[in-house]
Amino acid sequence: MSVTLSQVAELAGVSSATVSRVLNANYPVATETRARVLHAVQTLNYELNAHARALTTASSDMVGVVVHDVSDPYFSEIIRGVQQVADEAGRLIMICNSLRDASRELAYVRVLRRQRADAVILVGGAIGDEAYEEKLTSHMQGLEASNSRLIVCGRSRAGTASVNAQHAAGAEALTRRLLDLGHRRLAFIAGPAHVGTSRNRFRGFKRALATAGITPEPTLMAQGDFSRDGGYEAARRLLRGGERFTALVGSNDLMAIGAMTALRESGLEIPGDVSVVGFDDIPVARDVTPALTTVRVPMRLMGARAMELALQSDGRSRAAINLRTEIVERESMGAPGS
Amino acid sequence: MSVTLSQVAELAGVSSATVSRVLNANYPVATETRARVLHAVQTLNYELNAHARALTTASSDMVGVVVHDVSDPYFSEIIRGVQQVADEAGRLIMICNSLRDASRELAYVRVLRRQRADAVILVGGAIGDEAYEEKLTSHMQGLEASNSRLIVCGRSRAGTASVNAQHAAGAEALTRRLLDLGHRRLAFIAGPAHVGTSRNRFRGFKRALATAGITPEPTLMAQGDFSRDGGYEAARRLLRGGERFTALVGSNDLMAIGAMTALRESGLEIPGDVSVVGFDDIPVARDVTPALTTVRVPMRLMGARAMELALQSDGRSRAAINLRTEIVERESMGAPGS
DNA sequence: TCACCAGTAGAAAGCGCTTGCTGCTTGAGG
DNA sequence: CCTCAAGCAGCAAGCGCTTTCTACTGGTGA
Repeated sequence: MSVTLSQVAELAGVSSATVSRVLNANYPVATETRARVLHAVQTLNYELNAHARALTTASSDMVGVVVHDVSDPYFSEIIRGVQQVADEAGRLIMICNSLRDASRELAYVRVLRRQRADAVILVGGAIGDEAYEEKLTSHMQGLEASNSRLIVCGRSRAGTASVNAQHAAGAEALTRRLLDLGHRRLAFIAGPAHVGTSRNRFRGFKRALATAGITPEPTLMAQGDFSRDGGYEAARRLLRGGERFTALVGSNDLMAIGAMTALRESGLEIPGDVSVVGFDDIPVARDVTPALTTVRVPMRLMGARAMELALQSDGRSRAAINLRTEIVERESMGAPGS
Repeated sequence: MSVTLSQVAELAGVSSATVSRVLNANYPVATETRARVLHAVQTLNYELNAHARALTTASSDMVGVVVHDVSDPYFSEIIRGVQQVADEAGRLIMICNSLRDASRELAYVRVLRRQRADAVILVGGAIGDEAYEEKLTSHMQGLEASNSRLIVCGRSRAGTASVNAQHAAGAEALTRRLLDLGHRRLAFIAGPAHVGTSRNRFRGFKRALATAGITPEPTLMAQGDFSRDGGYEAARRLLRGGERFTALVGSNDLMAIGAMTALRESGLEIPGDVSVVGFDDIPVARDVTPALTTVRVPMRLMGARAMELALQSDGRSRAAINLRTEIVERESMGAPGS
């Protein structure tokens, strides 16, 4: 159906080897011959077949990136970083959404193995149990056996090259900051329980409370799905619960922003009645009113670093890069009752 | 380097044809044989080579999606729609960022042709001149010659299957609404001049003014790059210009939101001093304060429709779907001086 | 004038799969 | 007991490229 190399060769009156050489520019071809070939390529509107090419060269110039959800700014920012480095290196990236489903994620990894991706980058917290981790290990070995590799980004994993940020430490520092301001009744909106990032941030929160000698109250804990609407609903549940709190910690910015809207709808002032803080520092965090205090995760940088690891041809490096997070104080946080 | 079919075959003591049949489950294979094969597959951690497969079957189960920028919510929402339909149909999607650069977009289309994508969906306004359109036409013909196809989404194009929204009409209706409220001095923040969507929205704005007998003043026009920061800077330029205006129309929500922050920093009240409206209705439009009045573009639906067109195997359909937009009134808009 | 080399082009052997066709076993029916 | 069909498995021919090796040409230096 498609035009093939040999059709081009025939039209140009040369062998297919010559056409291949013109197209790849890796072998001397006489100027006049080259011109004739290029003309034939034009005439037939020919385009190389990447599959046939990959079959002989055993490489695809493609890196697979599996994220939880491209429409979540956390991930789209990471993707930006990945892509920038990929572009510079002339690599294509193939982006897949797992929607936080472990089996879908594994399915995508399989497909990427089949496509002989030069590397696979798994972005976002781990989302499965031990069986899932085992399968991942098997895929990793399979990738490495074909001279490819697996990188994780936004999570850490034993024996796997990784780029991560300090989720627990960041949450702990931010919570401590709230405690220092005098807050004692802190609400928390956790992310999905099966997501590693979510658990780590919660851990940091609890650690700060423990250090301050405060026992986290179950009635002040809610859970969302890391989406804006999830945060909104979680906040409404907290409010309906009737418990008072002077600060609310969202385990990501998206949920914190949804929660702010819910609080405002209940007539609460931010930060006067309730301080609200988030996590990630997605771009829009500056634009909500009051601007959101949060923990900055260097998302683009994480993506860039992950891609750099993916491109390392030396192969077997198991670098575990851990990037610092940093508190960004904006107007949504204040002393209680201020 | 990788494990191959015949290695599996050898280990299982069968021919490679049999292994292929077990893996594709499209031909009767004795239960006992199948078990032996599957066991060998497990043992060797074998994964099919998609390239070799694509070479014989001449299809890739993959659809390419080229967007301007995944980190722009407009695009990531469209992608969500695309992916949902793709998932249901068992297709993989490969997402590429053109970053609004015509030559990069064309380069990605080429790569997708090489990969023998089942279809290529070009998302976002056109971003090039006639030479660009010509090249696109050539690619479209090339795709169709290989039984694939080109779909555009978020723009319209002669002779090409498309899914679009009413950019000009939406902008016109929204502007008319502002005029009806009594606004007479309207500022406008345009998007990049080389982006079709941007021009269309501007056209709608000017049409509404013209109908009301108002001449658009150049000093009230600014331009940004469709990003939040671009909107912020554009608004600052307008304010520095010293011209007064009671309403500001952003040609997308992201810029309108950036502009709101700039206005607020100048001590202006929204909508008291200035009404602000945007375009798209990205999810966060509800969460800024005041919530942003905007024109809702059915982004997910657009993506879904585009993918449906992509999957139509009958091929040569040139459907031009045009989806309605709708004004969503929120708190950022009011009568002047209210 | 001749041997040689630089510069080009072609022949052909795969790369790892799929699949049409052939062919071997069996068990059932005659 | 033979025939025949059903059920399985294997052979081998590609799919469209890349690349090694071979081969031809004309100029060059001896």
